[in-house]
Amino acid sequence: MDKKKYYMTTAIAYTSAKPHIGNSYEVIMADAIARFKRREGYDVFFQTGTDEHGQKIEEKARAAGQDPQAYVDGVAKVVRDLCDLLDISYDKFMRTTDPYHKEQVQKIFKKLYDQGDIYLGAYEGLYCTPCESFWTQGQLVDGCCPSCGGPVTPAKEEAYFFAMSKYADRLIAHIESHPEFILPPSRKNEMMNNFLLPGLQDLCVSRTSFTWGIPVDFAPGHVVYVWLDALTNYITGIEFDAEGQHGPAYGQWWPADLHLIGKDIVRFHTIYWPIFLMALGQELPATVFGHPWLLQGEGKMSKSKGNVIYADQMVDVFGLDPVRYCVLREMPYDHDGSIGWELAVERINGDLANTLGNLVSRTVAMSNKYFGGTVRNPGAAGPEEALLDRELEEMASSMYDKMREKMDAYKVAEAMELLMGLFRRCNKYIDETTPWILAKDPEKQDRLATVLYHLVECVAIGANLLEPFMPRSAAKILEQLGDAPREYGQLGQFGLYAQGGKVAEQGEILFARLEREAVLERAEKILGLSGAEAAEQEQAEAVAPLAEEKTQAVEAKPSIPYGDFAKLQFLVGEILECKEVPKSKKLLCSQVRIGDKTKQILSGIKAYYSPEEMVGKRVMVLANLEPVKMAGLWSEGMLLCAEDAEGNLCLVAPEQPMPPGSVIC
RNA sequence: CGCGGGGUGGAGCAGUCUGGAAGCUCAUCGGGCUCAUAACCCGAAGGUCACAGGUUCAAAUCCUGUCCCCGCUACCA
Repeated sequence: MDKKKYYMTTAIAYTSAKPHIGNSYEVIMADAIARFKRREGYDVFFQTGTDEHGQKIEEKARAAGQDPQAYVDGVAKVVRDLCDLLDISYDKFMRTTDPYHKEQVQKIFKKLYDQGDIYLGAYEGLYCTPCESFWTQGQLVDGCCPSCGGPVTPAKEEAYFFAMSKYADRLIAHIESHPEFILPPSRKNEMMNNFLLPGLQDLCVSRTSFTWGIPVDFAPGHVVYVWLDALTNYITGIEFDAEGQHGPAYGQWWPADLHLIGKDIVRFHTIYWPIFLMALGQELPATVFGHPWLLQGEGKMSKSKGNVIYADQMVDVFGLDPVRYCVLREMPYDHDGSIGWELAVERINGDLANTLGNLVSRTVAMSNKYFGGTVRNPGAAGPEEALLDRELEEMASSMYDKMREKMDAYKVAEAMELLMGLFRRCNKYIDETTPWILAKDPEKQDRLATVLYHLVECVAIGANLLEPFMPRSAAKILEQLGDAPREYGQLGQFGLYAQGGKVAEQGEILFARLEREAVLERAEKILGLSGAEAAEQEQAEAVAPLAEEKTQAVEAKPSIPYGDFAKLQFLVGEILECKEVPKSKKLLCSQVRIGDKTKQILSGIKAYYSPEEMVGKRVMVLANLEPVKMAGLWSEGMLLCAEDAEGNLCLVAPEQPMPPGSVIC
C-alpha cells in the first residue's frame, strides 16, 4: 500500500543571530507535527534550514570582521546544532547559500524576466542634488525642493519589479475557495483587507545597495531580493528546476502540505510566494499556518536581568523533553503564549513529575510488588468494577482519534492537554480501585491483576501518543513497561499489551520535581553568564550607573576611523512646530529649524512626548541622513534619542540652549 | 473612522458561530488515602463573564454604543 506523502517546512532561520526560545518554538512544533504524521503512517519530508543573504548579514559579518560566507557558515552551524540538540527530526536542512539553490534562483529570476513578470523599472522622482533626495510632484513646494528650496531635476534609479497585480485576482479566488490555505483564519482577513483588496503593489525584487545576495546574472550590480531568494528554498530544496528538468524529489513532494511560519511573515508566504509559484506555473501549498509568538513571561521574573532566553539554556536547566513540553504546552492556537522559568517549573512539577512521572512510577512499582513484574489480564470485575474499567478503556482507545482531530487543525497544545487528561484519569482510577486493599485479600488477586493490566495498557497507549512531543521520555516509558511502540492505527484497540509481559524491575525517575528557588538561582546564573560574555566583548567603557538603576548589557560595535564619524553631520535644531501623524501610532512630525534651513523630521516618540511639549525644544539632530518616507510623509533627518533596555525614549539635547545650527562635534 | 484579535473567580485559559443552570489547569483552605516522585484522590471558598443600553420567557453567548489591552500594517532614520 502506498503511503500518503506529507511535505512540510518551517521558515528558514535568518542567520543574523542565534535563534532564541521563541524561534525554537517553530521547529519544535513542526517536529511534533512531523513525528505525529510519521506515526500515523504518512511518508513525511520535513525541511528546515537557514536564510543567509541580505544586507543585515553583510553588515553583521563586516562588524565581526569576517567574510560573509564564513559568518553564515558559523551561524548556520549554530542553528543546526540547536535543532539537533532539540531532537528535531528534519529530513533536510536547507541553506540558501547552497550552489544548487543559487543557480536555480538565478534561473527563476531570468525565466520570470523573460516571460514578462519581472520588468526593469525605476524608482522615479524629482531629484535634488544638494539634498541627494528624491521627491514626488506632490511634495514640492512651489515646484522646488521642500527641503532646501532649490531646483529639482527628474531622475531615476533602476530596479527590477515583479508585476504582482497580474496575479492578484487569481490569488484572491484561491484564498476564498480554500479556507485552509491561510490559518488561523484571522490571518486571512488581515491579508485580504490590508493587501489584496486595496490593490496589490508591484514588488521591487532586486537591490543594488549591497552585494551579499544572489547576483542577477544578466544585470551586474543587482542582487535578488531576499524574499524571492528565501521563499524558493521550499522548492529548490526538493530538486525543482526552473527549466522543468526537476529531480525525482520534486514530483514526489510538491506541493507542500504545510508551511509552518511565524505570524509576522504571513504576508510573504500567502501573497508573494503563491504569486511566484503561479508565475512559475507550479501548484500552491495546501496550508500556510502562521503560528503565534512565544514571549517571555514578565513581571514575576524580576530577578532576571536578561530578557532573552535561549532553548539550550532551558535544556541545561530542565532537560530536553520538559522544555519541548513547556514550549508546546504554553502556546495557544492563535494568540501569543509566554514562557518563563517559573512557569516552566510549575508545568514540569504539575504535569510531568506529579501526574505523568508519578503515574508511571506507581504503576510499575505495584506490578513489581504484587506480581513480580508480570502483567496479565484475567478480566475479573464485578458489575460496577466493569463499568469503571470500560470507561477507562474507552477513554484510552478513543484518545488517538481525538488527538488527531486537534493535530490536523495544528492545535498541538490542545492535543497534549487531551493526553494529560488520560494520565490524570489513570491516577484517579488507582484511587477508585484501591489496589493496595485488593492486595490484602487473597481472593481478589485476579481483580488486582485486571486493574494493573488496565493501568499498564493505558500508560502504554499514552506513551505512544506522547512520542511526537517528548520522544525520549515516551521511549523510556515504553521500556519501563516492557512494551514496544505501536502503529497509530492500532491505538483504537485496548488490550494489545501482551499477557504475561513484564515491566522493568526498577522504574527510573522520569521527571524529577524541581525546587522553584533553585531553578531561579540557576537561571540567574546562566543569564548572568551570558551577560558577562557580552561584557567581555564590550570595548566601550561602562557609564557609571546611578543608584537604583539597572546596568544594561551593551553590544559593542567595532571601532571606526575618524573619517567615518566626520561624515555624520550633527547639529542643534529647534523645534518650531510639531504635529501628530494621523495615520501613525508612533510618529510625530516636527518642523526643525537648523541654522537658516528648516527640515521636516518624523520621529517615533509619540508615546513619550506630546506635540505641544516638543515645540521650542533644542535638540540634537542628525542632519545629513538620507530622506525617507514614512506614513506618507518625508523625513529629512533624525532627532537623536536615548533608549533604555525597556525601549523608553528620551530626546538628547545640548546642556545649554545653543543656537539652532550649532555644530555638534 | 487602516486591518485583525482580546477583556470570564488570585494566575493562565475554554465556553460565544448553533442563547437555556459559568467550566478546565494552577494557586488557597479542609478532608481522604498510603501503591507512588511530601506524590495521588475528594470537597470547599472565590466570578454582577470590561462598561452602558437593547432584543428575548431566558444573554458570557445576539444587536448598538463606549472604555482598555495586544498584534499586524504604516521603511518607529
